Amino acid sequence: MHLEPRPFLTVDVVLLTIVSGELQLVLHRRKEPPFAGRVALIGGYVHPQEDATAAGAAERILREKAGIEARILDQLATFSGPARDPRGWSASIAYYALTPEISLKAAEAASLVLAPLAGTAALPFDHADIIGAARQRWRRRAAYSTLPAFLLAPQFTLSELRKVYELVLGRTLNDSAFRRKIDELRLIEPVDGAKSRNSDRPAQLYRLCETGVVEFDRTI
Amino acid sequence: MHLEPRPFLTVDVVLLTIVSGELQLVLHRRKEPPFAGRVALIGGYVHPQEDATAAGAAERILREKAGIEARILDQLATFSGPARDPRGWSASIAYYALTPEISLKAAEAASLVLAPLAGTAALPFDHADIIGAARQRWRRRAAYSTLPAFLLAPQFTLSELRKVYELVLGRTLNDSAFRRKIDELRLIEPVDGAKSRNSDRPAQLYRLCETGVVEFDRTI
DNA sequence: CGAATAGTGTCTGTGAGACAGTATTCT
DNA sequence: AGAATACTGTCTCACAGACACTATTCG
Repeated sequence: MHLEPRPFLTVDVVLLTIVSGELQLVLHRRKEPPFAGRVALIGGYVHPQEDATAAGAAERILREKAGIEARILDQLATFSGPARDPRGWSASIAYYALTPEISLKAAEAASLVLAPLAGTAALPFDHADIIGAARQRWRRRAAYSTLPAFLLAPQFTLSELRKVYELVLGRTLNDSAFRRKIDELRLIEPVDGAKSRNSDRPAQLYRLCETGVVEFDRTI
Repeated sequence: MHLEPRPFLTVDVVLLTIVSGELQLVLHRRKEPPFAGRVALIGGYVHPQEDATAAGAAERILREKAGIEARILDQLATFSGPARDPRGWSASIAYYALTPEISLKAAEAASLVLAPLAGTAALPFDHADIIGAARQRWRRRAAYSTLPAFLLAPQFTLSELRKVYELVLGRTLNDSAFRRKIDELRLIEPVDGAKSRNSDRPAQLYRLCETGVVEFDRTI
């Protein structure tokens, strides 16, 4: 019954970060065929001997190929079929990952390439589809969870938090309503005595109450 | 580089239906090892020669093992690892599927077994985890989409629709608020001249405006 | 007739947008 | 001083729950 060749199994990571106030995808330039030299999602084979799960493989590959430990790594969906990879029938388990701003020179050293999330660059495999799915999932989930906060450093001001939500949701939010909702949802707590001095006037720093993503019922 | 054995790839389907007013999982009794004779999710190998995608494999397996064409078949998540299946390192792409009430005798003929979704029967593999994930996803998505309607026949009354939402959400809904919201969202349209006579008083029959699932912003 | 379900109208509380207005610090 | 950002208070509208009320059909 199992004479047919098994499909091969990979993982691909849609890694997002913020660079100079814009949502950016972190891609990398492939070193090996197929599509050597092309820019693509960070991805690779699942190694059964080495990886405890597919998520473990994604973590390993992020570390090996980008030198990054993402703050969030969640499964998105699995893409499969005979045509998506020239090597044959394959399945790729796609993840999305979030990391706070990374240094540009570290990125270049690791052959990483930044691209605006909104852009539709020509990518190999079905990576454009994967990114499209990530964008959709990401936008919807961002509206009712603390996901966007993981694009910030662990301590942040309310303005920074609002701006990252605005960026992700693609619309402006009412400042006072935002403060009110965040307050009522009890998602964040002030860091005693810590003030940010990055803007005109010092602002209270906050941190998330929970270390993981929290989903809530209302929308932000 | 590829001397390691490839993981093997399966699909598993969490098939839901309604039987006598209760949400029921449709499981089946396995005929082959591992776990022959045990009740488990409907699932099987992806056949690269035969299946265009993993979703196609899930459709085929639903047809072959349950004789069912589901009205909804959506990907849930992929479960992987060395221990979830005694045959070795595996990945299973899990789907959830919805079908309106099925006849009990057809179910028995196909070795199908019904089990309440809420129950926690001892299942082989990691099928309990998969069902848990399905229940969670399903509940959340049901609150802001037309998903529950696909547990009904194509034509249904407003009461039936409300009751299926109540079943899925696990709480009662206010009848008048429900009518108002459904009306404003323009999700369904009346079927001219069609009246259901299943209850004390004839009721207007409706159908979905869209053939697929529609997601909306507000919650039901 | 009485029970049961279908369907409508209205009151009310709450959440969220809009926006004015105050406070604090920087240049 | 003036600009810019942080933060607060209030008004108002819209949505959702509650509930009363009418309508229609069945036993």
